[in-house]
Amino acid sequence: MAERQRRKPGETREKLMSAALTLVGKGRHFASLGIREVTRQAGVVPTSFYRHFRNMDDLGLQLVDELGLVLRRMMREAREHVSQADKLIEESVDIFISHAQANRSFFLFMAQGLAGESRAVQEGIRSEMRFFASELANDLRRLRLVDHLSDSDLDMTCDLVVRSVAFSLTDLLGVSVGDDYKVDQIRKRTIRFLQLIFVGAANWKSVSQ
Amino acid sequence: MAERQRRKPGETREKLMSAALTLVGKGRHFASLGIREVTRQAGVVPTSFYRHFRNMDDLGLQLVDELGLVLRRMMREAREHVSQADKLIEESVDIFISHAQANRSFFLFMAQGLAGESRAVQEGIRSEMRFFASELANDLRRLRLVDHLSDSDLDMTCDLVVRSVAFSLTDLLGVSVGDDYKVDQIRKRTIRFLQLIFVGAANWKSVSQ
DNA sequence: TACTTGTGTGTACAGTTGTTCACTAATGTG
DNA sequence: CACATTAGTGAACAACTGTACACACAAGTA
Repeated sequence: MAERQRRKPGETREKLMSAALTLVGKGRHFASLGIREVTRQAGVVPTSFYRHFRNMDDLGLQLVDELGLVLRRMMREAREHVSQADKLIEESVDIFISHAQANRSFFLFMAQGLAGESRAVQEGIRSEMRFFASELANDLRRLRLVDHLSDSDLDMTCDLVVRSVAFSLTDLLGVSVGDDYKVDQIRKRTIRFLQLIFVGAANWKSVSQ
Repeated sequence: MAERQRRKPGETREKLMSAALTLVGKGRHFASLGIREVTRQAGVVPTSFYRHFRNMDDLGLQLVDELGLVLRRMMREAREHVSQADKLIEESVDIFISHAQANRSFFLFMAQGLAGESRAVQEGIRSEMRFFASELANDLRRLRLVDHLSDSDLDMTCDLVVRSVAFSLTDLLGVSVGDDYKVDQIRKRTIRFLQLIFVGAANWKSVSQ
């Protein structure tokens, strides 16, 4: 068949993965997707699925890997944009929001996976978040913004930051893409959360045990 | 049929709802449950489902209502146990953890619903969390622990507290019930999160605009 | 060249799904 | 009492599900 020769190897795999993401982007929950549904969306025969994945959980795991790439890209951009320390929070939140909007389905998948059906996917996403938090801790150390904090306290702070942002994510994904007013509300709220956390971190030792 | 006369009216409705919760408790995601599956688990014929719910989303919405009751019960107990202000965080977290364990399936359902398939369920859970946060704000006001905060800043603080606890919830639900060590880790971490937030709140005005 | 491997296709099948329908018994109301 | 309403049952059905199998072609390797 003429169509087949044109196809590069591995193309179907990506079609299947992005088909799943598309369905998630349309409001479906990943846990409720079926193999046939995904292959249909991908424009591929059901049997093809098994050439690349053993089941839907497997596909989910491979999506987590790609999610890692998306997060790393976001992190790199945030690092490049760090101009003054006093605008650090605002700028980072802005970058986060723009990435979340640009990769809406990916982040939807992430939010779903946190309480998802597959324990492995759940653990994968959690591990991505831990990595993100530890990178954040490194950056803050390097910028010498948190010299008074112990490693363990810094880890905790960054963990809380990442969790708060992740939760804002679910807010953000709930609003329709064009609703700039609500997006700005979420943006401001997230910034305030982070400011509050960092005020807490700045005054931490004085109170803790 | 002899069995039927013994049944009180409305019993099937509750059997269906707790059947769905049971399946969620077994690791299934609510979004992936089917009507037949739930009725099978409930020991009821599939047609009975339609006597009480129009579809699975409807059942989910009614579960959210019951979830509200669970949360209110938890809140009441927390209020009754408030002894000294300095142990307030620890005690509240303990009560939260014990309720989360006692109503595991309910809280699993809540964690799933936050990024779930049904927009209505999502909004319902979010609204329960807002209510929880506003009650917390009231309590803190009444205890005169946050006199220096504006209403809006207090709201934000309580919102952040509730979110952090909700996120800890997903940690907690991930560990097996008997793993006391991990539970205690989560407990300590959650307490530190809240302490950090309240340190931030206590020093808030000095930094914010 | 011949052969293996990887990837895609079509057909097939048994099991499951949501939903409709007609039937029956218990409960509430006059 | 008669009668309407509610809550349960079982059989049926078309649509869809995951998965197995045999086959076809392209690319790589000897």
